Formats: sequence, structure tokens, C-alpha cells
Amino acid sequence: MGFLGNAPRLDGLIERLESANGLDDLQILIEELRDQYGVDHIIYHWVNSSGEQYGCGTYDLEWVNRYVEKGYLRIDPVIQGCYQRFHPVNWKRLDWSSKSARALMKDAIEHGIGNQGFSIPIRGPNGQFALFSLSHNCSDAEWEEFTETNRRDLILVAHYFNQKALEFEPGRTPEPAQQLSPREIEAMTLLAIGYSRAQAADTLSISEHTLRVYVESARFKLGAMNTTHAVARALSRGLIVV
Amino acid sequence: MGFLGNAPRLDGLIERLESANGLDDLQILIEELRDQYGVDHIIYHWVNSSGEQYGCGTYDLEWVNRYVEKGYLRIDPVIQGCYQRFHPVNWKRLDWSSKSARALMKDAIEHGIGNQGFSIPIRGPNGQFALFSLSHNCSDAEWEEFTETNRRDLILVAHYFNQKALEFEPGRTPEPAQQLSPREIEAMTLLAIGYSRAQAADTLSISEHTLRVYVESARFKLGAMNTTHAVARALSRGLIVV
DNA sequence: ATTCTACTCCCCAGAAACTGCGAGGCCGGG
DNA sequence: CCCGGCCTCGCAGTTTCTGGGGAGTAGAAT
Repeated sequence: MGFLGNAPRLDGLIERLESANGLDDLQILIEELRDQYGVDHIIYHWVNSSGEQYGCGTYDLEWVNRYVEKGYLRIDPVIQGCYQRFHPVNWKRLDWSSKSARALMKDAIEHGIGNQGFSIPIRGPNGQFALFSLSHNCSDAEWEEFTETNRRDLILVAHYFNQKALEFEPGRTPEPAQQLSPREIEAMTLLAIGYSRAQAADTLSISEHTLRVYVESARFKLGAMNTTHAVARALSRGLIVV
Repeated sequence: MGFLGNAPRLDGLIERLESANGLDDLQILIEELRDQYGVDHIIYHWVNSSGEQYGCGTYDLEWVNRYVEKGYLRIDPVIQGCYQRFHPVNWKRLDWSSKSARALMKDAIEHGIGNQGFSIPIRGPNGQFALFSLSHNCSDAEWEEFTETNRRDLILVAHYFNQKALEFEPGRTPEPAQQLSPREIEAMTLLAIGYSRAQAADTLSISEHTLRVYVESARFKLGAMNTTHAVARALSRGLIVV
């Protein structure tokens, strides 16, 4: 495996990131970045709701396909952990206690991902969630020092990467991010925290019929099939908070 | 009004941010930061839909109270605009066309907020949304140059600010995050993407009754009142990804 | 001035979900 | 070996949700 290189000059890189003109440019930049940092892999991974997710990075296609096919997305502690965190995290600090997680790690190491990793969670509008991760093969101490040294730069790079990816996003939700009205938000929030329609209506001091109108209206705006679906969408788009 | 100062040394500041030990420290740091940058105001503002929101910064209390009382939160183009954006934004670029928005701007200028502003949206887990904003009184050109020059540093500062604010947040869920079984996850996921129980059962090639057992089991594990509640909890805990 | 959006209320019938009961097989850990 | 967790299936009765009507107010936007 390669050596951890010196920290590259960020200014030029970010400028080139800002002037990137398509997903291909991002792929080129990410490879360059990997070489400059001297790590084994860097990946930017858009973890999207609708299944169609975009990613670019230096993993081989084989591993990516394997990852998707095996449904690793659902058990990967990196995903699970970063989803609950704000700050970047060293993979070693995550919870690898479950059997499936350890199987995943073993499989990953066998596919040359490396035994160390560092992931930066990034969140955008409408509940967008992405990860910017570096992986490498080295000792714990080396990795700890590397991530400590480059943490700030990496946060910035991850940020700019996501900004670009958002610009190029293919599936810019055709619906222009329908906003919910205040009452609709209240209604959906109450349902999301477990109230029945009757309870929610009571809490808002309105008739259950009225509450139903809000829920239906929200369901329509969100393009949802039923109440549960609507609450799920409202949550993933960050329209309501539980 | 003051002068736009030179960019401060970030390293020391971020280190002090990282070792901040309470909300008071953040208040001290934000005032210092304002003086170093030579802008009129800097505020960090946690925008929570549930009403209880934390903020620190250099606005006078009078303006903050006025802002809340007048319900400006709901009409402020800064909030609205940043909520839909990922990248920091100059207030001049926002949509001030509505009457209420212009009234807000007029009111703000009269209260000494300044005619220029720059806001960085920040998002955390569970739909957390915060703003880190600077405001000042100067010409468009000056402000444009200032924000261009300091954009990257400010993004980083905003990031670390939010990290600290999250640490100090009172309402951290202590619950040990019950895991769901694979089948339960599948069932909940299907419900979350809008399938009815019958459809979901069909998709998994099991009877509807069986599916129901999974949902009930998941509901129990999550301490949820009903299916909608369970799906909402599973989503916010990152147990399922829609 | 008119249109539009948000908010409020009402009825009804059919579809779907919830509650509570019970049952058997499979697998891994103590 | 037994217990517990997971996966699978069934019935019956009650409650809730859904989707189709209609109708009026107030405030903001054009």
C-alpha cells in the first residue's frame, strides 16, 4: 500500500473544484486528491432516498457492485454511524459489534479497501445525505495522526465536493421542494410522534376533519400514497423534525 | 459602523472552539470573532421547527425578541433561502420581492443589523438546521470582496460552531437504539416508501399476517404507538433509509 | 378588485389497519 | 436440552384511515 503523503495545497484544488464542469471532472479531481494525500481510496458517496444514488471515487467497480448487491448499505456501520453524527469520524470508533458488520469489514479488507477509514457526513437541502470517505491500510497511530492533521482541509473539500455534486445532480427533484403550510407541518409532526388523528386534532384544538384535510393536503404535496408514506417523506426531506 | 478587518488567524480560533466548554464560551468566541473580522454582527442561530431554538451572537436582545414576536422566522428570506440551499449565500442574492420581506429588511436596517449579510446554512442529524450569519453596513462591492475572501474560513468556523452547539444540546436521546431484524427492516422500509401492508407482504412474498407481525414487533422495539410512529422513529434513528 | 392560498367545518361509505387470540418450525447460545 | 429470538401462518372484532362530496372565512398577492 502507498504512503500517506504530505498535505496538498488546498487553494488550487478548491478553485478547480469550484470550476468543475461535470461529474467527470469530479472523478478526475478525486483521483488526484487520493494521489496527493497518498491514501488508498477516496470516495464521495451520495446516500439517496430514492435508490438511485450517485457516487464517485476510487473503489473498483467490483466492490461497488458487491456492496450494492449484498445490501451492505443497510448494515454498514459507517452509514449508520455517520447518519447520527455531525462530525467526521474515524471508522475504528464506530460500532462493529454486530456480526454482519464484522463480516462486511472482513469482506471490505479482502477487497483492498484498507483497514482504516475516515468519513465526513454531509447534509444538504431536502434531507440529502452524503459521505466523503478516505480509506487506507496502515496502523492506528498513523491514521489517527493523518486524520487529525488533515481534518479541517478534508471537511472543506467534502463541502465543496457536495456543493458541486448538488449542482450536477441528475434527479433535481422535479417537484420544486414543495413546502408545507404551518398547520400541515404541525399536523404531520404530531402524527410522526405517535398521535392518532383524533389526538392530533385535539392537540391543535381543531376538528378531526380539519386535521384530515391538512394531512391529505400534505400527502398530495409530497406525492405520498398514504399517511405513513407522507410522514416518511416529510421526515427525509427535513420538512418536519421529530 | 466599523471597518472590515483583516482575516484573523483561524488555527487558534478553531482550537479554542474545539475546547469550548459551554454555551457561554461560544458567546465569548463569537464576539471576539466579530471584532477580528470587523463586521457589525455575527450570529449563530439554531432554527428548530419545534419552537425551542438556541442562538448566540451579537444582535441586541431587543431585535431578537422583536424578530420572534413578529414571527419573522416564517417570512425571513434568509431562512427560506438558506433552507433550500447548500452553499453560503449573500443576502443580496435572495428573493426580497414579497412585501413582508421588504418590511422585514427595512425593520432590520433600522435596528442596526446592517444592509449587507452573508449566511451559511448548516445541517446536522435528525433534520437539525442552523445558520451562521454575518451582517454589516457597507457597499455591495466591499461586501462581495469580503465574503469571497473569507468564505472558506467562515464555512469551517460555522461547521465547528455547530459541532459544539450540538454537543451542548440538552435533548440527546439516551435510548440504546434497539436494532431491528432484517425482515423488520425490510417491512418498515416498504411501508416507509408508501406500500400498503398487502403490497409489502406481496413484495416480500409472505402473508400479510406475517408482515403484520414484523411491523408489530418493530413497533414494540421502537416504543411506537402505531405504524406511522414506528416508521418515523426508524427513519430518524437511521435504522431504515428511504 | 379579484384571485389565490391557508384555515376551518360537515357527512358518508368502503377500505385498511389495529388488537388480541393462537400455532408451528428453525436456529444459536447458555 | 431448553430458552429465546426469528420467521411463518390463521381468525375475528373494533377502530381508524381514506376518498368522494360541499362550504365558508380571512389575509395576502397580483
